[in-house]
Amino acid sequence: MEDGRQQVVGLLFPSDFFGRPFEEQSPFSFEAATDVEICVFERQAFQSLLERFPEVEHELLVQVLTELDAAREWMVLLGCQSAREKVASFLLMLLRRSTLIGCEKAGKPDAPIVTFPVSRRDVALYLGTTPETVSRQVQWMSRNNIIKIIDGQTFEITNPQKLALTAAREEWLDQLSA
Amino acid sequence: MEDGRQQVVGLLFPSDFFGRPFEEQSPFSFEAATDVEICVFERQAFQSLLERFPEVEHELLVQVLTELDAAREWMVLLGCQSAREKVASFLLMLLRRSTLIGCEKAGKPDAPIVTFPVSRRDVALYLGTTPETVSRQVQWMSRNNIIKIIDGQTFEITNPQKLALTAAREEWLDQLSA
DNA sequence: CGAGTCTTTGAAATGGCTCAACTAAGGTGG
DNA sequence: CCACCTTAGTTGAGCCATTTCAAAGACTCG
Repeated sequence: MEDGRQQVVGLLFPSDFFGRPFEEQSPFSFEAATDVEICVFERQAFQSLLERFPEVEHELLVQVLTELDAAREWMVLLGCQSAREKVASFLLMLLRRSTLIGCEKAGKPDAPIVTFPVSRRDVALYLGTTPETVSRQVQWMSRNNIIKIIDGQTFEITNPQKLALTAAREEWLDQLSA
Repeated sequence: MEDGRQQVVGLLFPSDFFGRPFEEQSPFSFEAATDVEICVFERQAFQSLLERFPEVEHELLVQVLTELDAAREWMVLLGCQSAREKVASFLLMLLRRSTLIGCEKAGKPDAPIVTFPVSRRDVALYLGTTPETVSRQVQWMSRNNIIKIIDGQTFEITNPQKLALTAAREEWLDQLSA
């Protein structure tokens, strides 16, 4: 926003497309969180490519529809989840994403490990909260044996089931830990 | 959500398309807020229509891209705006939308009037807040001569500029009214 | 080894939610 | 046509989750 506040509206993983076809420029900015390899198309050329090959445009449409669904799911999270639920949901999303891509699965399939691809600050910006709150929630999950902190960026999900429940509602877990 | 909490992820206006092509069903539900006239396509038929007429699919793509931008804008609102800013932004969005469609403009172009198309509750659900809070913010804007409440559902925007500022940051207005 | 950045932790302040009461507006049936 | 009931909106007060502010570790990199 103009006043400096920020909101992350998406996370891109290898093979994802980004940009804004059919507009002069994207209303959002893009930031690399890691080293990246980008395949760039010149706008005009890309658009005429889409025109010439409807199958390609079709694929793009399908992907954009998926992204729209994801964005709306995220709106649900931003709009009605507590900080704890947000962090839990985020971990679950990372888990889903990374096993999908198959980056982590190679090691050990039964002790799922996820890594924050970006700084706490960016995670917080994505979740609509603050770095401090993210930190507190992560620590809480660690204390409650839901995750194990490997190195501050990396987490072993020791109890995926509990994590899933945390993402949905926290009340009963509060009692458990009391 | 499964536990009963709700989040409205979009508002549809006349001529808008909805549904989820290329999937069995939409992950979201749709609710009519007013009497509506709907044009329904049978899924299979619609999909083959898209296949046969790439120009139509192109139009759909353009619209979906626009919706994606809108959804992300809304994520910014949900993630980092205060309740007051949210309500102000919502009024502005309604204003933009309705003048675009030209429903209200007919009357008097210089005293813009907007109408909540849905109940306070639904507005709150859209903004990620509660009906009480929406009410309080609307009343506050009325007291501060930003809007004039016509009939609880309808508002005259007496000071669009102040409204725009309220949507962005409230601090300076607080001082003004103190 | 020091400078800078990121994360964690604590304590205090606060915005918005919850709960509850009150008012207004329909809608219904006697 | 008027009591009655129901639903929607407003208003107030107290409370609590999260933010804010501040400061102390941990890590990284010249």
